[in-house]
Amino acid sequence: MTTDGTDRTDRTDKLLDGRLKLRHLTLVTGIADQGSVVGAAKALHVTQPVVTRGLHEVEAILGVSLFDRGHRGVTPTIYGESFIEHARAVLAQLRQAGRQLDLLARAELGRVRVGTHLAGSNLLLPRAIASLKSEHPRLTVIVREATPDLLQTALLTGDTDLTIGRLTPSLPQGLAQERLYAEPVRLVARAGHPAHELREPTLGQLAGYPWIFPVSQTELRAELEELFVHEGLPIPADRVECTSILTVRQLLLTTDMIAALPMLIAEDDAHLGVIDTPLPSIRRSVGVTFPADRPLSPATGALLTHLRQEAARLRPGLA
Amino acid sequence: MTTDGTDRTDRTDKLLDGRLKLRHLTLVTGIADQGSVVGAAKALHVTQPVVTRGLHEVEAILGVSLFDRGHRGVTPTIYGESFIEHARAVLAQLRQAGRQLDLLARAELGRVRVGTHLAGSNLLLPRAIASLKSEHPRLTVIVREATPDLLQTALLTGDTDLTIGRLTPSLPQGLAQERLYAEPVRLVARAGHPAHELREPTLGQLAGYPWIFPVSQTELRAELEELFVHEGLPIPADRVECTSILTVRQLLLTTDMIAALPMLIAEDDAHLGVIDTPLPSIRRSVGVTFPADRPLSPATGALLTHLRQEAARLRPGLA
DNA sequence: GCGGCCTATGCCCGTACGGGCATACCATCG
DNA sequence: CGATGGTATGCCCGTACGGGCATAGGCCGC
Repeated sequence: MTTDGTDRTDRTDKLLDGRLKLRHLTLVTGIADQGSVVGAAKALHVTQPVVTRGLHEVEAILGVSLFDRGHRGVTPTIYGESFIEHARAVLAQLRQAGRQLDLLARAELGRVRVGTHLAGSNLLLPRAIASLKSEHPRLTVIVREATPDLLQTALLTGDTDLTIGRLTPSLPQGLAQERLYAEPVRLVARAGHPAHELREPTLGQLAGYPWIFPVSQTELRAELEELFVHEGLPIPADRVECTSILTVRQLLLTTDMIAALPMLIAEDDAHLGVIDTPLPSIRRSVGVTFPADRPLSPATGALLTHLRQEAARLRPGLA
Repeated sequence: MTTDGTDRTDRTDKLLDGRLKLRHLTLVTGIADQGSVVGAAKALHVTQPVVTRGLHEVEAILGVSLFDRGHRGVTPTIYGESFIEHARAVLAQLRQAGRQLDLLARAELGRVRVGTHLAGSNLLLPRAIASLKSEHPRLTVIVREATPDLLQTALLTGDTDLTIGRLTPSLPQGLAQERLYAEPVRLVARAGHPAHELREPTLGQLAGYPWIFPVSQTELRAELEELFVHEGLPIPADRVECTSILTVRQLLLTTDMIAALPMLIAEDDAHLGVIDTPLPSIRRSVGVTFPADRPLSPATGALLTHLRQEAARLRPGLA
């Protein structure tokens, strides 16, 4: 359609040159439905001459007559039959478009892309997704796992609608966050690990074991280091740095390693045990982050609602 | 849609309440194609504010925003994506409607319903159909066989577009006919029939054989009777009255019966022989009959053209 | 910091669009 | 023959539609 209009403007183009109106389509289908001009006029709540004139307009635009006039109403010509069919299809398509928009606006259709890293992905997100899908089955949920910084840029570029995870104190311009709950961080080791025998062991008592540390970009890493520094201890030399939760878990299960994990992940695994060391200084504020300028899409809003609900049900357990 | 508008007029109805124009659809698709308002304005040969305003109108009508405005053009929202898709479909459907009408008008699409009885259906009609279909392959030809009076009423009610056959001198109001050729009627008997031995036998010489007569509604029956009366002969008592050409043929082949048939049918059958009796008084004017008031549909006109051509090529053989 | 490239706003204008009313015309039917 | 039920015509009217011009305003990138 970028060709300038030097080609002969035949009937095909006439349809879209602005003369044909949607009104004409409803007129034609109305006449076809009612079988007469007066009938169509009644059905469309206008007077009969309006319908007659409108019909004449369409026929002039198309260059063919659409109905044969009889004394007992009108009957479609072959052109009429063809055009009526298309007109019906067009109107149906438009109605469909309207319905679709309604569904989208009511979050009964559409998609929400949620990013997650670690916190929240174990219990909160699956529960929220399950309850969301039970309410809006036709809604598509796309979960993307990545490091928090990647997720932030994805939020800014619009590749992701919402992220859930550890809230960072410094938030880039254009993003907003909402706190859902504060989840303590606990030290974890395999069931049967010797550390479980101790009552409120200090970091010093545990420093001799091998450790799993978060990679250095994360907040938790910094806080953990600070904790060691505060106790006057060096960072354990015998350590692994790892982000993959599956790897972390296997390492914990098969070795005597100790790791710091969000409590909801630590407690949920029967093969792991939470060490009795209190870490009151580390509470991960878990929540959602989303673009601040635009309003959320309905689907995103729906997911957010369910995240809030599930977070509220989760909060009592996080004493 | 016959329900009066007491139900809540939600977005679905807004699309068809007259506010949304086709123009809006072209605007939206144009913006989507070009990726920017200025681009769409250029492509549509209008100024940029027009496009901006139009876009705002659609968004107001639909109640959602269709594009996110950026500094580098615009990008569709989820609503935009959905609506653009439907808008494209609608416009494509309209273009398709235009193309279809063009095809119909140029008789490259459509159907012609032709009625036939006996004369013309043996050679003229099949040849005309073959040549018509070779020129317009997508054209549907519907052949209906019935007695002439039924065909006439079918023409008048519009159930048939055209009939080919014996022209009747008395034509009902509203029908017109066109003569294509004059086809002699000949007496026919099986090959090897004793009558073939005679040179220009008179009716009297043949009256002793059994005869096949047309049924009494037909013109040919009347003419045949008149012929016998003119020669002072009674109508043969040993006779069958039959309209089915297949039955007639079998009767002729398996008995010594004599029948009067249009020459083009009689001569075309190797197992039948034309008796040497001249019947100059009976020449069947063969032609087409069609409704007089309305113009013929393009497909009908096309068939008529080919009927004329084939008739012209047939005429030399009818000395 | 300035110019380019977007979109958005405000204002103006002519026309045709969408619709009503009255009436003519034409066929059928009782 | 008139009544009825169709369609077609002519005329009138208000408004909103479709578009142009000028300009404002935000965000790059150089």
